[in-house]
Amino acid sequence: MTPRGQTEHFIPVRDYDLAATLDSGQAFRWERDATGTKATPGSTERPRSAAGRAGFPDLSPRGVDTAPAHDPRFSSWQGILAGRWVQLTPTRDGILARTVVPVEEWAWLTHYLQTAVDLEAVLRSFPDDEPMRASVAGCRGLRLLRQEPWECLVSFICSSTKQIVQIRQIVRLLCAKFGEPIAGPAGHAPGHAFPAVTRIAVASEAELRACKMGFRAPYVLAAARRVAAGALDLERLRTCGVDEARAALGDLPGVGEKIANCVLLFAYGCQQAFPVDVWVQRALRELYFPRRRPTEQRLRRFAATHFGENAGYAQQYLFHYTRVAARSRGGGH
DNA sequence: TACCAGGAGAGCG
DNA sequence: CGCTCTCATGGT
Repeated sequence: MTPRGQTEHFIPVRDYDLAATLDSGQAFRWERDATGTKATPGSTERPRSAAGRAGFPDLSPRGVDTAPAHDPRFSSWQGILAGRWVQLTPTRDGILARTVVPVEEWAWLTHYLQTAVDLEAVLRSFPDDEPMRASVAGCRGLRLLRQEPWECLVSFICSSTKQIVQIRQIVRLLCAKFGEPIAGPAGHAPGHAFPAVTRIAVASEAELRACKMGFRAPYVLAAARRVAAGALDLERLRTCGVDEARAALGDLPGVGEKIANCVLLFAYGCQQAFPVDVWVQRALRELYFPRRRPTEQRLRRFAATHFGENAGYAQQYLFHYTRVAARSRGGGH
């Protein structure tokens, strides 16, 4: 007889900033829990099951809550992963996961969150210079996720010349229109899985444009058709070697060097992939070449040799650090 | 209003 | 290689 499965699972992990990780522009589907549900840092014990406003049990025992009110680091997140509705709540010693449907094994989640990665070892591999020291100090606990290649590919095809809020909107519309419905918590509207390749492959360009992705629609359609037809095997790219995977991704219309690197890094775990977007470019210029005017290619050459075996991780720290700094300085973003 | 957004592709010299 | 233009759409 198999175990019944649980709707709760505690993942022990230190130095994991869930908010920074889920909201740093690598994945676009996570929503901060609107209830303001907070875990009690310093307690990992199971809370009683008073119903939270999102339909999940409320994690914060009222009156014993030591977390600063509305501290974004302690808020819960919900999303849909591997066809399951899941809520994640940070605690002092790890991450508490809750699902709606009982689950027997949780590798799908721990693999996605990459909680087994030795973050200290990654940080030690960074170059010992002032920009990296500042970025690491400013982004304690920032991690890289390991996403599904198809979702990652489509998301980043839609990312070109779009702000993160807009990418999120495009992906949300895409899922609502083409994704399989997923049961949510009681009293909550059902969510949607990320659309299957086969579903997008039979969509029309006009339907995709209705998701506000504009000129990216034919790119998404071409990717879906190529994968559905078997001309591109996203699973095989997991094991075929970086250069071949990079070439296969770059062969898709709408996928250049930057987006290919995003998919290599965020989905295939190629830690040396180093996506250079406008933010990273800005960071490299300001932090490493303050009063010169290096060309973009010069910057990419520098990046390729300077950041070491975990260059992709370093890139995410630079990206998040400069983005947060810009956000606190000049209003928006 | 003008400018910009986690770019890419095509045309041109 | 480097430059420029276009693509679609929303936010500041």
